[in-house]
Amino acid sequence: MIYTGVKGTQDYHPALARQFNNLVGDARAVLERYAYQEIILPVLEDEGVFRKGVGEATDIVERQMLKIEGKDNIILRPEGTAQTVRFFLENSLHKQSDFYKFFYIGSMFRGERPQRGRLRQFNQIGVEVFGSHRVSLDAEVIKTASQILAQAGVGEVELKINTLGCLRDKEAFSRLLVERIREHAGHLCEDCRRRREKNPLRIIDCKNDKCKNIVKGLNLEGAHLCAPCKDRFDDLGRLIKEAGVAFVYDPYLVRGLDYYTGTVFEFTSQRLGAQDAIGAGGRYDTLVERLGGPSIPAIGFALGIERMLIALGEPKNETVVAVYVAATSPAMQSPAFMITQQLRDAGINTETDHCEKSLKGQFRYAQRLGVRYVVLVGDEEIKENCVMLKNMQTSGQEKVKIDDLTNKIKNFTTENSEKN
RNA sequence: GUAGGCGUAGCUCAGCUGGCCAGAGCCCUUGACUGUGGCUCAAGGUGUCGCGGGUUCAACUCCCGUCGCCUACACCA
Repeated sequence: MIYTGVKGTQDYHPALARQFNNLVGDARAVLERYAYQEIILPVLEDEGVFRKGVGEATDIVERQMLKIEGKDNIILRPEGTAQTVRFFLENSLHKQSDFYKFFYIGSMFRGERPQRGRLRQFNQIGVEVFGSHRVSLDAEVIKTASQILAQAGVGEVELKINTLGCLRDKEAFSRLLVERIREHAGHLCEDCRRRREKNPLRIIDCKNDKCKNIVKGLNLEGAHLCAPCKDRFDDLGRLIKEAGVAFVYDPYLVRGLDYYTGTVFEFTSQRLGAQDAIGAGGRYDTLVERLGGPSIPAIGFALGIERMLIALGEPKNETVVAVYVAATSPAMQSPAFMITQQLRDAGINTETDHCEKSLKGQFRYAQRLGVRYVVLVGDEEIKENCVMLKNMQTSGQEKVKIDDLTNKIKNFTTENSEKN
């Protein structure tokens, strides 16, 4: 029997893996330019970190955490923020410095039904910053995310921002909502009736049209914000604009994880399916405390790598092998192999035949690899310590001394890269 | 957890209301091309028609079940 991959997981064939790595490499470069430091945290984590951190009533915790069989409290991490706080507190980092900017790139796991842009194992580029409540940081963090997306070339994205207000505002807002919606309760969808009990804020971004209209009728926009929070949000809008990032204010943007307070934002792309968020984040000024630490303000975001890849479209088959060494006859296989090694030792990506292919077959393979040059090792030339060097783009070829081959190819490739 | 769609060669798929329908294109290999890829032409190979039952003289085609995938909902990146 032939096994199939586990539901909700994805295999990355060479072209896709290349695209993945390019994307991650570009992101890393941007993040380092913004002075973030990379951390690598385990995929296994104590589920308590998320129960406490993300919130008991959230879907992630209620039914999306994948447990390790026989290990009651060990799960595959569903997200990175709570985990990073765990790392932060476990190492008492707040006692060593008052400010940290971290990023991570890695797999997250959720036991959801897969669909477009949603996998059970997926990868995120995440950022978490600890130790500043300044609004300029909010703006910088949003700019960072925007920069990574732009660098990756995912096309047009829309940035939505909102503020939930400080914790007091958020709670007040939640109460206000519950109160005002009471008389409409009968018209809410089934889910929203449930939300009313457990997580009222989520009613606000229900996709059901009926619920949407009810919420709009409540006139809740901005009503809950205290003066400082309102000013802060206005400042944020100004700063983001100055940073050259376009955005829209979306009063109905609410994030589904309990830890968010204050600024929340979301990048969406039309190139995605129904799961159109390509990245999202916000402030979580109370999370460090929730997880047993001191009160330390923090902000972060996560970008979905697979969603970025969807937005990027079909991966191109880029060529990484520069040279193919072909043998014209069985007798030439041994010299061909030696020349191959010589080129590889000189740092040139080189391939040769391993299947006793005909010369035609070897050329076809070379073509498929997308090589720029074929070195033809033939009986005639080898007698003079020469080989034929063929340029696959121009079809031109010349006889070259084996001793000069490496330099010749190196010169060609640098000439070419200079032109580009 | 829920709803809909789909499962036919390695890939993309065609096969109408059951009976010469087991096929096409791509890919791969070989040859035309005398040591040289791309273009063209020719030849070659692969399928338990997802799996298990049922109806029927006869099922890829109908029915039931099952598994898998996809899309969407809830929710999230």
